[in-house]
Amino acid sequence: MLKLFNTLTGRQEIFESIEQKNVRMYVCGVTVYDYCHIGHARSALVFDVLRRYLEYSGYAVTFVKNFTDVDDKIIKRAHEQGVSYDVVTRRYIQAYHEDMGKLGIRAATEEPKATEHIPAIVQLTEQLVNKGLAYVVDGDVYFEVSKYPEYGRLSKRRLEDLQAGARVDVDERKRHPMDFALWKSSKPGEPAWESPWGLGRPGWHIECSAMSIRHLSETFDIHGGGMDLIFPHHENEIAQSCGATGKEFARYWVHNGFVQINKEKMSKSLGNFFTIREVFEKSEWSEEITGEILRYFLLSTHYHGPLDFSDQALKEAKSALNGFYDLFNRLRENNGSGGSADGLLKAAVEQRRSSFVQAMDDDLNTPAAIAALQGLRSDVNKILEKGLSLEARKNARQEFRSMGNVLGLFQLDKWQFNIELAGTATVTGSVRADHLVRLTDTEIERMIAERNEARVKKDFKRADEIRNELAVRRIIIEDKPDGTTRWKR
RNA sequence: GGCGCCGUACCCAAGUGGUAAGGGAGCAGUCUGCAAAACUGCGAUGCAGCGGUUCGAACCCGCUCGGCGCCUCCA
Repeated sequence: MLKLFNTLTGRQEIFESIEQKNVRMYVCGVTVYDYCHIGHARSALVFDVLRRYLEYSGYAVTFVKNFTDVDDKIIKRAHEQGVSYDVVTRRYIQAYHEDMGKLGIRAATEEPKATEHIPAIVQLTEQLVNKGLAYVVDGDVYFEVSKYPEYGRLSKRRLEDLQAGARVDVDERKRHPMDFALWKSSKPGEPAWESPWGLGRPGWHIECSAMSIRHLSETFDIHGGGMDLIFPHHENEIAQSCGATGKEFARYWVHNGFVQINKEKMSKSLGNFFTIREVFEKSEWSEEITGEILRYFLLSTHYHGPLDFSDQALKEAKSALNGFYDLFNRLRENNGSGGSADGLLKAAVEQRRSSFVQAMDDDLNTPAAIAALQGLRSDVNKILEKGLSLEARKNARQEFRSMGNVLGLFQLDKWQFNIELAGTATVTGSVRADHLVRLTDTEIERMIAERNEARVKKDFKRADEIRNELAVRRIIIEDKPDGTTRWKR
């Protein structure tokens, strides 16, 4: 039974979906004016895992994740680059799919864009004006915060406590400093749509209300996003949506913690961020850090807490993941010991799977879930020594695949899978030393064959030379007892 | 000024009332031409500090110290 921490109530609650077998969830995506950084990756990943776990638990999931494709920053970026705003948004939406794809983040069921929902946005805004919850000034429409008595219930703030205007100038035309724009009149040269209040474009918050209602109906199960969206974005969504429909909006609000650099929030404004593609493309990481490693690292901390990003942490994730792939390789090999320990495997799998499920049920405790998988790895290593049949070895691999799928791990047959997928990315734009130039599998295998010939002749000097050559290119080899050799990058 | 989060071994990180999971790094051993992997063993009498509640607290309460976030666009 899944429990989730619900920001709305401040407590962990048992998750119960509105419909029996279908969960409807909405997650705030990104504003597409730049490449995504690791913080965006974490958020996308947390909800990708939530979705996968709901599916693992037997639900169908209708998952909506939006793109904010019209706003001030996009317009500014378009001006800087001298292109139309939709050139900017199209470019970064594509980049989003590329980057998140490398991380194994599945596309949502629906990925709506604000600009494709203008009529729904206008309609919702009109509804709020007609109900007296919003007012029009000079072609702008504002939501009147004091008309929604429950304003602040998500972020646990009282209107009086919000020292509005302390850090920004208050617009004199607003009735209350916290009133926010539903519709903004446009200046010449800006993207604009027709509306009852003249040419303009939507404010930031209204699109999520309009699109979630459109795609998931007025009340749905889960609404997610980063912690920084709690206020004002999600608070405003609640005010608008509940104000307009008179019904509850989302039932469970789930928010992920930040990625930090040296204990400080990673953000554009602080300038202390790494984009996802930088992690893959730049510096010495490029041959070494795959999407799966980044994914493992991002899941090694509970989603609710902060997560410090560092080179060392990534390397540790790689080492840990390496251990799993070493085992998978061994499972493919027949060590000729028969199936005397097959029965032990079943017991171990059942015990570890139960721990895994228990951890995931506990508010998506991925570190504890990973610990269960590590436990199974240790168990299987020991059992394998005692002797597993071919079928049992296949089953063991399948168990890792099945639980791993919830976390998006262990799906590949070969270590370094993503290098193949990302292929072109690893060589673009970076100067690399000769010794880092990538060897093909065939070249590696030829070198290993030569080394093994040398070993047979007891020419260990030559054998070690070849191993060193490979080592310099980050290829690690392991000699097996039968005289053959396995290798990995 | 308001609201909130965090502080567990060398590093990362679970655990939220019953006597400290897991990983990485390290050390020792088995195995090995060597190496790698795997396996075995070693590692917090203590969970920022100080008080309190309790038969019992890392977990509950209070205070103190330290770090961070939100209140402005932000995943």
